[in-house]
Amino acid sequence: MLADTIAQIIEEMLDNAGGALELQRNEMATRLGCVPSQISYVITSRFTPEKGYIIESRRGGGGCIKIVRKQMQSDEYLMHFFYAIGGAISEREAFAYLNNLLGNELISKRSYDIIAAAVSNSALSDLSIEARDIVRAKIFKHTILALMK
Amino acid sequence: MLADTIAQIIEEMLDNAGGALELQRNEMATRLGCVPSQISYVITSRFTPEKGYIIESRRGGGGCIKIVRKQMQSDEYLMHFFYAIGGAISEREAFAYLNNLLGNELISKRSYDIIAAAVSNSALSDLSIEARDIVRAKIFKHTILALMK
DNA sequence: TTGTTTTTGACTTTGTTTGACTTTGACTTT
DNA sequence: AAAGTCAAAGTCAAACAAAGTCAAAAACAA
Repeated sequence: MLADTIAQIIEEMLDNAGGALELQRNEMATRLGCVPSQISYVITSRFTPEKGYIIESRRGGGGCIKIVRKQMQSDEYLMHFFYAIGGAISEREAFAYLNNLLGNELISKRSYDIIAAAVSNSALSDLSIEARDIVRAKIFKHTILALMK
Repeated sequence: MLADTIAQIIEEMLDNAGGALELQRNEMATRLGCVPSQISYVITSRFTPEKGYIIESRRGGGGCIKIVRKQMQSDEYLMHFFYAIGGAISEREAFAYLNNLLGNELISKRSYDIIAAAVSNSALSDLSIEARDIVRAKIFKHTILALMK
């Protein structure tokens, strides 16, 4: 399957590049003889933050897509939280997790304050209660991945 | 890419000049082998007030462009951002602000990473495009307040 | 079958480069 | 002083170069 092949190629490129690389979508697409959006598809379906990748990109002339692999060996505790969060989380639970992280000295007070602010009900007050917990979970997960950077 | 190269050259010139400099557009353009309006483009796209630069210029014979890197007191600066964010903000704008904060050493790379993760489109992908910018603004503001704690 | 994943391509948005034309200011000439 | 000249910088839009989005169609898995 094309998508898997491309994913594999990107993995190899990441290996050779030591875990971080910049690629040009159009260039790669012509090289592999596929349509450019196929590259986008592979990246959004296989190289997600959930799977430990960080993606950045730039459009326009000289644009590119940057892929960074986060290897998690020393971050198992954080990964544990990451998975524990699930698809939705209440403010109370989130704060409990945060306190745990702080208590175990896995994050600084400053990081704690920032994340607490970002996932607070107050910051998410424009959303309905149910939406809040879902968005909160996603934000929380993303910040935890950022901690592992 | 030309624009990035020129921006980098100007940054270096600013470093060497201690944060403020005057350059001649035409002179610089011929020196770098580009069209003069390219210099204008770089300045208007990269050295914006939002990113912490002040631009002045004089036309006519002996005219020039003056670029100044400005720095403020941290809380004042943070408050400035706080108000500048408004009720909605795009991911691109938010990252521009963050880069400014990082560039001026008002936040650490770690804080940067956390906030960037929290306000990224990726973290807010469950929301509609319009909702995203609104929620992002609120989260961003809350994290900025946390920074001032 | 039915639901999910993959493939494709048309269309959109963002960013860059270039050049023609305009405006402004300093200096020179009348 | 007024007018003219020339050397800047400013403006703007067209052409070009990416990446993003979305939905239809195809392929696949249960």
